[in-house]
Amino acid sequence: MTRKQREIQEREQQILALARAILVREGYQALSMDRLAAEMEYAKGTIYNHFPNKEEIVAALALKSLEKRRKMFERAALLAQGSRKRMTAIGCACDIYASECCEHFAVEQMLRISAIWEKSSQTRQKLIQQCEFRSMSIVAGIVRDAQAAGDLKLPVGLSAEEFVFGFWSLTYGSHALISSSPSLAEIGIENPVRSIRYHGWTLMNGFGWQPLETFEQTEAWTAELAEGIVKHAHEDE
Amino acid sequence: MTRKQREIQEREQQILALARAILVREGYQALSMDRLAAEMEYAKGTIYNHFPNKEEIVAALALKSLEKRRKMFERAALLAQGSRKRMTAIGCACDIYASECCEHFAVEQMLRISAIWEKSSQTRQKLIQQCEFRSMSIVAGIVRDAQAAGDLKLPVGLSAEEFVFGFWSLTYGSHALISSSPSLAEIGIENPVRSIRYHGWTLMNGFGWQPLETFEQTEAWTAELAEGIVKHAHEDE
DNA sequence: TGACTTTTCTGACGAACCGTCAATAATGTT
DNA sequence: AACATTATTGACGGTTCGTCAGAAAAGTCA
Repeated sequence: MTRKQREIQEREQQILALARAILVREGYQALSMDRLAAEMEYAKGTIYNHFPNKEEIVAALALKSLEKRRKMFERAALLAQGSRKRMTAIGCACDIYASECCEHFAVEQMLRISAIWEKSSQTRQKLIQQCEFRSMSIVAGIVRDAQAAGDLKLPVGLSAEEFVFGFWSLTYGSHALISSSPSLAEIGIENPVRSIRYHGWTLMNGFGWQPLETFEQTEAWTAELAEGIVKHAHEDE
Repeated sequence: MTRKQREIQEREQQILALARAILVREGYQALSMDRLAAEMEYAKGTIYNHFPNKEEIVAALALKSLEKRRKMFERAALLAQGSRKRMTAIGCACDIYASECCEHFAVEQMLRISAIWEKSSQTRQKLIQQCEFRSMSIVAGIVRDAQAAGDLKLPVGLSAEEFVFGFWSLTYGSHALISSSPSLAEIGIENPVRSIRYHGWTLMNGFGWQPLETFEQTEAWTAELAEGIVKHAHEDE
């Protein structure tokens, strides 16, 4: 009873690992159930016993990716002290996630294509929304702490979550553009990641988030922090 | 000679119009060459005479969409006076583009999926890059004017284009998240568009872009401006 | 006009993929 | 060992893609 079940769970992970490898190396269209079955040396029906369709596989991978990022958020928030530094650390984690764990970011983006999201199961959709909610809570929590500590005063009519949404958009938007716009350099954007860090820093200044620091100071300790985040990110899988 | 050629060109536009309608109503997977042929009442081969594959159709539509936005940028820049207001007007145009012309924004996003971009023809890719470059030039031009007029001082090491990239990321990111995240409201983001306008305004303040205005003032004249942009946007097609 | 070349159009075709399901094999139970 | 349950298989029908030889239409010229 239990051995067989363990075998099946084991195989499920193998399928996901193989699927992720194919997705990263050759893209979404290269992922087919026939191929998955062939490379796993199982019949197609067996794969369908695990996942009702291709989209569900991508959704499962995306959920794992989102969870990885959530963990990175938790780590980042722990590694830094002071509300503003903790917020900066979150941004740093996002940068690392998108570059160092780019296979995760890529899968996460696939989920944003309506076709995949809509065909995935409702239970998976719920889990994904919960994971997003928890990530948001981590960051919104930092903002609330900042308010409580007197480091930041939110304008009236802007919730902590809406405040976070700005930084989320800035960061997500930049990574999406970087990964999908083939020639940013050609249109004059030499160092997109650094530029966005500068914008994030400026945006915090705009909101008067204390304590103020020069951008150079911020960059200096961010570099150290990044090492810590990267280490954690790679070791837990 | 010429009549037949005109007929063919005419038909190409009909194909694109039909394709866009299907894409908007039923999404990317619903668009098939067989269906296109059937609804056009032509054989499939004829459709393939116009476009070598499905991706090329989407790319053609995306190019049209990008050009529409470029025109909106030009209009927006004309309708406002003063560098900061002109920049704000561009942001306003983006909002209108993503909401009012959401079918265009949706197609533009499809292009960002690697599969489509890679299968589209090189000539089309070049055209798209040119169009993006011209859009960027419009906005970077506003930034340079602002510098020349003394309204804005860019930090050293940040080019005008990299400066624009921040606003681009903020705006694009928010619209992408809004259109793909099913339940922003559930995670505490009631009014995402207004939030991002606030962030954009704050970011400009952070860079010290003159003349300063309260957010309420900005919102007031932006509402008027929006009407003008919407009018233009809808009338030229 | 009629015989011709050239261009455009057609739809049957092979290949790839999806998801199903009756039949078969493996495993568990008594 | 006989039976029940669960897991696995791969052939199948259906859909889409992109091709291409041959049919139809348009253009050319005596």
